[in-house]
Amino acid sequence: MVVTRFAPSPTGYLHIGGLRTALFSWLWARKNGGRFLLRIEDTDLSRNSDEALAAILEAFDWVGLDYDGDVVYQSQRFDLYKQYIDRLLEEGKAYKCYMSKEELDALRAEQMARGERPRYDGRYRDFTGTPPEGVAPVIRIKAPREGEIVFEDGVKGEIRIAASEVDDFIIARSDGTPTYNFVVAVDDALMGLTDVIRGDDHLYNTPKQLVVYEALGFTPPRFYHVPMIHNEQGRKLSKRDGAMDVMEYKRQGFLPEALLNFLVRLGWSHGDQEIFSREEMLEWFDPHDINKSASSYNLDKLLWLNAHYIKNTPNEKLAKLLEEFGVHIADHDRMEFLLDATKERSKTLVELADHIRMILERPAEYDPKAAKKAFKGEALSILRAFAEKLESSEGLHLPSDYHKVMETFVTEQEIGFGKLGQPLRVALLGKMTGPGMDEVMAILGVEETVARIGEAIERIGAEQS
RNA sequence: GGCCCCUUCAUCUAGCGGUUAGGAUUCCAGGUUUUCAUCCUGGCCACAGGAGUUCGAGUCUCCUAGGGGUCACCA
Repeated sequence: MVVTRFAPSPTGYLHIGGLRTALFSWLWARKNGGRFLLRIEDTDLSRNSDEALAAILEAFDWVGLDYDGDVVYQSQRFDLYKQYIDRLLEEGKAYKCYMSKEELDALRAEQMARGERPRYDGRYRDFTGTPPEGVAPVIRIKAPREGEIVFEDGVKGEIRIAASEVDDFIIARSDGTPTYNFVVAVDDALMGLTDVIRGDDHLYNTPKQLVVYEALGFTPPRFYHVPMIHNEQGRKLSKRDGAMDVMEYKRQGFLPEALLNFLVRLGWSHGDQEIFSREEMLEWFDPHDINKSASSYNLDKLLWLNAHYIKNTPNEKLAKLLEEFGVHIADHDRMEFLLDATKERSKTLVELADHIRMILERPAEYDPKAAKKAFKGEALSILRAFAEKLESSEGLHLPSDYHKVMETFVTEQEIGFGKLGQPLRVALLGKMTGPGMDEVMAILGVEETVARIGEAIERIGAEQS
């Protein structure tokens, strides 16, 4: 049985670094038919935010990561933690420390001044005297004083930390509330975690948590410390370059499958494969294959993946997704033509929506350069003749029908395709680029096509004569 | 600063002692297209540096440099 978890603190939204470790954990649990748990690390009551929690759950829902059982809130388990703290106190594995914050600060300053590493000096470790008046004690756990703490990390290999690096850290604040490293270890053990996959900024917490496991007699899980994601300059990810709310990717028109595919390939690979369906991720993912080094966020690759997934998403589904971007074409009788004509030239749903609007709405203006170039010489008479040709044709429906009309027209007129295509493009779309004319006409229909040609002749022709 | 981790094209990566160091994104060129995009073909581009070990090192060891993480009554 494999049990993994994602354990965010509700102090901010979910960003892609967190989403990636969540994905890795989810994949590993699901791949093995195990359980994936969600736990909220909200022991610091003053920093919690309901909005942050809601945002995290919303992001999970969007990308389709499901978790087993109820969400566990550490803030609701204080009684439980207290039992374990009391037990450690009774067994002499933890002790009350009456050092005030001021004293601690002073000690730290002193140590720093001597060029030493700030470290609690253990002065109350074996204290038996009368405690000072008026000081609410914190509770510290007894960490080993010599030797080293060794563990096998599934990603980094063997990690050895000298015991001198781990001091008797605080497991309960003076107000009685437990602290992070203590509750993480207790919960991971109690929740039956077998594999902890987390960011490698937690690497240094692991020896501390192992101290708790040891003191409580719990069996530690396997640890996998996943390297960070850096920005495109190789520095720490900030909001500017991708550390934004995962939901922001949705708003910017990314597909969850693209984002997940992008993230799974950051620090992990399977041979030369770039495109992974969810099934393939489940098939091949293994945390032991995660790279040791940090990787950089690369927007170009994400966009490429997104374009790929847009191209390969069924039109019906795209039409549904486009609702959120102000484009309502689910009931449009030419919905298929519309998306066939636009999905291959869109990197995001935002772009796709723009492209669709550009076809559906009459050109508000004609690009001056394009108009000048396309509407010269006999362009006007060609367009007029083509409009007539369209009106006299029967049974035009498919893009291929329109293509045939164009073909016979240019043959009859003995002109090149461009002589018709360029002015037609400007007349229908107002610019020189875009989908094929046959596709656009199939979407617009004869009536609208002829109307746009007429309008363009009127407006551009008038300007030029 | 102490401790820990990391280091293959600009970027994501393959490589697990013997390869013309492979793929993908970006970029460039050509083809396809009435245009743009897609797509196809091709090209540019890397083992951080230095010592070892070895017949042979991107692969193993050490050193240097660079980057990152961490040193809370935050998580």
